[in-house]
Amino acid sequence: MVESGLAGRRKPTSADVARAAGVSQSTVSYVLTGKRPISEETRRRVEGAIAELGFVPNSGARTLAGRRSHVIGLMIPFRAGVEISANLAFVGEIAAIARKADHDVLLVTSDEGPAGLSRLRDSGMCDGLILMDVEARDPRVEAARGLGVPCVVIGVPDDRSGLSCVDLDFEAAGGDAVSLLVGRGRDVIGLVSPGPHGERGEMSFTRRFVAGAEASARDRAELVAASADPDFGSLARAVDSILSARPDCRAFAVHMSSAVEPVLAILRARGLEPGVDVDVVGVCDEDVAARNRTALDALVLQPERVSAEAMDALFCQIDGTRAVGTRLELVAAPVVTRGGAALS
Amino acid sequence: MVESGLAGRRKPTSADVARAAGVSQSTVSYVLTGKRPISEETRRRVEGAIAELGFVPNSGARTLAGRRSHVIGLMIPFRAGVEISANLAFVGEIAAIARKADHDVLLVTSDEGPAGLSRLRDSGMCDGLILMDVEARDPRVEAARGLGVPCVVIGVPDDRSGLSCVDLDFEAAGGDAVSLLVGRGRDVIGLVSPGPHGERGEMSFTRRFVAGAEASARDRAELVAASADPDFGSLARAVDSILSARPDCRAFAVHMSSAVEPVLAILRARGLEPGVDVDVVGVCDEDVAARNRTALDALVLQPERVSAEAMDALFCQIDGTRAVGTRLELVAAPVVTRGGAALS
DNA sequence: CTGAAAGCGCTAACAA
DNA sequence: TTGTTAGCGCTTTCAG
Repeated sequence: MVESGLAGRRKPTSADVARAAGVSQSTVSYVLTGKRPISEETRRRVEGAIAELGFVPNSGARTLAGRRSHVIGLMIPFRAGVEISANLAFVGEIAAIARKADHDVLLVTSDEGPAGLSRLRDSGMCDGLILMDVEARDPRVEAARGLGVPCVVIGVPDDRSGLSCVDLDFEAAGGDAVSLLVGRGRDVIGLVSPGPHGERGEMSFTRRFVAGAEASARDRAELVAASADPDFGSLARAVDSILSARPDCRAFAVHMSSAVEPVLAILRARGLEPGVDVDVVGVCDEDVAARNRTALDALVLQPERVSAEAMDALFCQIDGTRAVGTRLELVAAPVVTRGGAALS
Repeated sequence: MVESGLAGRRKPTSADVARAAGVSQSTVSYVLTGKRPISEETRRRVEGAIAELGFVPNSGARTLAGRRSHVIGLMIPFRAGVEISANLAFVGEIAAIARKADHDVLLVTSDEGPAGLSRLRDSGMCDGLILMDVEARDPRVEAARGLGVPCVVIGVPDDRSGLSCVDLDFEAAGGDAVSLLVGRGRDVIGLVSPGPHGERGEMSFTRRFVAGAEASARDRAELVAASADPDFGSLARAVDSILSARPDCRAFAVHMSSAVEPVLAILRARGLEPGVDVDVVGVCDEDVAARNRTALDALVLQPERVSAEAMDALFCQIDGTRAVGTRLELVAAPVVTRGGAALS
């Protein structure tokens, strides 16, 4: 650890470590990788020398010789409209998990498109890829299929064949939201969800949420749906359109973290106190749920769990534990009711 | 480009390209790097072969031999409370700029701390570092100083010595906000800004915004400040505390993109129509400013410009165009008034 | 203007 | 349990 003696010292290499420890250079490598048994005594000496010299293996050399970069490529659409900020939670967790497994994360924007994916593959920069925020019909998905490299997709594209997909289970969430409101005695339910965003096909998660809600509502409740952008004006219009279609609507399911608090405010402004006059269930992250506990039931989104599943699936592919193949993993959103207790 | 013939083909190397083009392997390298003159004829042949074979240089080898990774390390605090989502705009732009300069971006979380910085340096994974979202007193800053590697910080720490810092000019924004409201005939101004977030010292940008506002208000207006978290309840309390301190307050400066629309809604709920009864100036991003043009004056934050400045500074350090040294670059937020015209 | 050849610092056979 | 050695695919002198 100590930066000893002489000035202008170059970075120590594994050869320096070997010399200091009085072993061969390959032994140093084996101590590092653990790919063959090392005597306790030798290991101690090597590890001592490593600490002594502050040795950090050179990543380029490791990659070149080992044909493994220990890097995960993460492709994110920065342009996309709604809920990009929701992506941050995924990203942070992915980075954390990667580090725990001695990997790093390389960031690429979706602007690079399919070509970006091939570039990453061919340059040998990444051992595997995660595509975030994949929509119903996504050009990146075409490229990902048969890219011939470990790859996991976050989101549910229409055609998942040959792909490993992970996402939050919005369909179940839609069902749970309706059940919760029906359970509170409501039979007219307003649905506020993110508007379709054009370019990349309808937002798959909106469609799934609505489908789940509809299936669950059948025979039990009437659904009035409206979609909105996450700004106040758009949300107000959505709420108003629901209330004008069914003025007796006293139950709302709001699908979008950033929309929940505005909708609560909008309802109050219409003279409807959430938790008293109207029942509101938010499909949102923990923070939003927590600070509105008295007004809100919630289906708590846990993006960290999605990240964990995705990384797990990816690592399985990388070290061949599991073959690549069509695969779908959906992470449920636990129900938290106004009392604060989890129901599910 | 075409994946020709034989099955099980390994990735083409520069040697394959050389063979196909009938030149030496070093010539291929020189065509790629442009580090020495190449005859038109030779260049054509080599580039043809590259396209033909779909050759992509192996990044590990390039890094090892060239002692340049062509990767920029980006350290982000994912835990941080407020306005993390604001970071996304910076990140997307950084990634885009990096690509244009044939670089990639490696993501690390601030959880790795100072040790993470040394790791990146010693592993040779990055040619330079950008630390995002740096606060007044930030442990990463200590480590960054004298890391001996090109490094740029986004944010303004208390002690900037030896550091290259870039940020939005919140101090000027505070001043401009006050001037704008004074110009609209107001002399009591409510300031709503992000609350201090404890751990890492007061949020430097809040302090700077308030300082700028105070300097600008001197003799011209009275300031009533309140800080808030970005949720509706906290913002409502902040607005109410201002209104109860000065019930005649009819001017508000709101510093935080995610707070602007809630504050507009809160004011309306208090019977004060923004743009009519009260003047509101938001320090916010373009989207928020645009969709509230009729109710709001705005100081439009341009994180992309900060990213551009930061990358520029970093590349200067990397290729030695500019020495490392204390340096501060502040990016102004242009004024957009209700008419839609930029004043600044 | 171009080629030949020596590494960059590691991993992983192969050999003991 | 350890050492020896041959590369990994580039960049970059040094020669021509």
